[in-house]
Amino acid sequence: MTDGAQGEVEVREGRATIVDVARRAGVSKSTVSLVLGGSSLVADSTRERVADAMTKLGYIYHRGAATLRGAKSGVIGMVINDLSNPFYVELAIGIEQACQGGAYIPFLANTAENPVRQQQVIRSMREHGAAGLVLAPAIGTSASELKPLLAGLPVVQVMRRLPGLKASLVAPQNKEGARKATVHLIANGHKRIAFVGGMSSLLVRDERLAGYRIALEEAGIPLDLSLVIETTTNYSGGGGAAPQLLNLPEPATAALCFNDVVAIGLVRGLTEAGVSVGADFAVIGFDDIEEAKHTLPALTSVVVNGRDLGSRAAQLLMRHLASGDFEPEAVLCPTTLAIRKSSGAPKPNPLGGN
Amino acid sequence: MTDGAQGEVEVREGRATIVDVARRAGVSKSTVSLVLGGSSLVADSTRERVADAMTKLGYIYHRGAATLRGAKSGVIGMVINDLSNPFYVELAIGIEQACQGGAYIPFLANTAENPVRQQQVIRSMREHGAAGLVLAPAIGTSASELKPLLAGLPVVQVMRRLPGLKASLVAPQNKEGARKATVHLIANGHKRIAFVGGMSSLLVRDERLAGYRIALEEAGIPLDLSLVIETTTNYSGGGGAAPQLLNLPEPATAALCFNDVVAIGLVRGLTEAGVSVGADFAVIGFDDIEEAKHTLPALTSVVVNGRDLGSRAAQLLMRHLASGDFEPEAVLCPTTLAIRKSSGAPKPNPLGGN
DNA sequence: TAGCAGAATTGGAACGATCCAAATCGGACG
DNA sequence: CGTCCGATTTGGATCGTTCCAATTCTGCTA
Repeated sequence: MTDGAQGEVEVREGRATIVDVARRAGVSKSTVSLVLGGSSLVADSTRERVADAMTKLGYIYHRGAATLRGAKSGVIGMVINDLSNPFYVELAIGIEQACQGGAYIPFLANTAENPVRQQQVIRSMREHGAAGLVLAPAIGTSASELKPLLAGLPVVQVMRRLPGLKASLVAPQNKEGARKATVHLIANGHKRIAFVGGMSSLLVRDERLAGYRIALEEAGIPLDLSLVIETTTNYSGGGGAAPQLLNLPEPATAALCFNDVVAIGLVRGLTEAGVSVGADFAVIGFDDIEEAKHTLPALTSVVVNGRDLGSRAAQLLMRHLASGDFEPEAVLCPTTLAIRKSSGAPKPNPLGGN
Repeated sequence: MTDGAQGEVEVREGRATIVDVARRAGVSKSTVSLVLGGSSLVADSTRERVADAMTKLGYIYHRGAATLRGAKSGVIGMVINDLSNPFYVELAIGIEQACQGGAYIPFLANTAENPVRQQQVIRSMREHGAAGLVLAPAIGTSASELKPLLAGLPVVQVMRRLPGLKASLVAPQNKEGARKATVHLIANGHKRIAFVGGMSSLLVRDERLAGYRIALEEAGIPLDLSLVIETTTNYSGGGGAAPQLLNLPEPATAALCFNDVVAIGLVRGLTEAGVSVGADFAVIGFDDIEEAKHTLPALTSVVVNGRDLGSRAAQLLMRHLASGDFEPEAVLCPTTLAIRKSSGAPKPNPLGGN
């Protein structure tokens, strides 16, 4: 009378195991294991009986036990530096999309630009047997602190590169993108062009800044360091830069921003100061996040396409995993310029001096 | 001569195990296990020797093996319906923050409003031994399809409630929030107030819509269904609604939107149609995402505080985990109204009609 | 110096899966 | 009717950890 097994789904004590399923289906655990593996060896009738027992018992596969015997976990980790930046969200979504239908499920962890948390998170992912990592490193990460943690694991870095780390990289052509944007501003008649946002510790900023400098140089415009402003990489960083740009002895008339979030902040700051962006002042962002198309005025931006970048990174990682060849590879994606209202030409100087 | 062990970090074949560490430190695997568990039983000198061996070998804990013996995985899963909506990103960040320093590390998975993917993702998290789940269900999820997957697992739903699922809930007071917002519009003199965005299948929309209706009713304004517009829940949904609102025989002068993203899209649509939002037309959003403060004009919005919500959800889950008591609990968070420029009063009617 | 208590350490025996070699089954064939 | 063969099925042994009971150490006391 203890075992009136005939009801619907019955969840016994704790988790049902492969052995419980086997008992219920009247086969051995080995057979159940074969069914789980989708083997063609088992007879259809048996397979059915086993599948039945599994749903009846609410069986859940125990991957931990499986990895113990060498099975792969089917998980890849996405370790992302800053999810409050929409661009990195796009990136994460791109990674996920590339994993759709594939053999891997991606788990995401946000490090919030905190290297300590990054360590924790990577460690935890390894402990759970992640097969590989897509890593957008936090600011201030050093390759040496990550090396022991990453030993033997295939890793693809996105956006940011850690010098000294032997791992693949997927990144946009930052320098060329910044150059194109600056050229556009110059072509629109601007001479006092600022570069706003980012911290000097960011390699990516160096690259974008380099493109900016090259464009100025090509146009014969001398670099004025008072036009290069470091800020935090968020809305308020951009907002704070507005007065600085306007209060210069010779004020700026245009700005290339480190990214879109900074640019949007700057647009707001300028507008509040009474400057009409797109008419009196040109602003260009970087990344072209979804939001850029919906601001007022719509934001001109260097198109990086985070989804595409993420997707490529995931594909590269899966290629590494499939081939077992972890030899680093670098993919640099070309950028384009999406020209919208925010980068309009400056008003012709009413005094006539060009 | 085979084993010249004296170098730096040496990574032998595959993953180092507890036994390798034990051998290297000259102790038994049991002792290493004790060290891992932070037991006070082992002598300090031994602990040190073991720790040393671990770093030297690049040892990585194998959680799979541990959970096999009943240890908890230390992971909680965040299953989020739509990361391309900044509000849910805020929510996720709030969950993460609550886990900081705690015993759990959160892993995030985005279901992109796809119930099938949601199943996969939840299954995968269970297979990996997630201790609990924070779940923001995808549109179209039915409780019955999730029930067997969730059996025995503590779950906290956020934002959306699945009728019939026995699980805790953390959500904002949608009805009251929408009511307050609508009252504000009415107080500013509006009579033709629209409700824009969301699909009728969303319970949350029903709640917000209910608040809107109550406010109208209280003010004696008859409900006009041509002012209630369903859209996709993204920027373009809001944009598309603009002409519909303006082309009515008796056009709307204000709109409460289902969420901020829709509202921002609507503002853009209205502006492009030549309407001055904040002067000729009032728009209120819902959620108060970071971006709302930085749009032009700044967006009036019902403050939901996603971080707080996420944080509460995580705390509730951890309380469930700590106590072992999974009895469902509902937390409804009050909302406030952040009044900004977008909801200015309508211009007095030049024709003098009230 | 034997005995003893407490501190520190240590051998299994699990846990739930996989996988290999071996066993069983069911016809078909000579 | 005995064999053989392909198709199925099945016992271990094993993976890396935890945990319990048992053992060894180390001083110290009587």
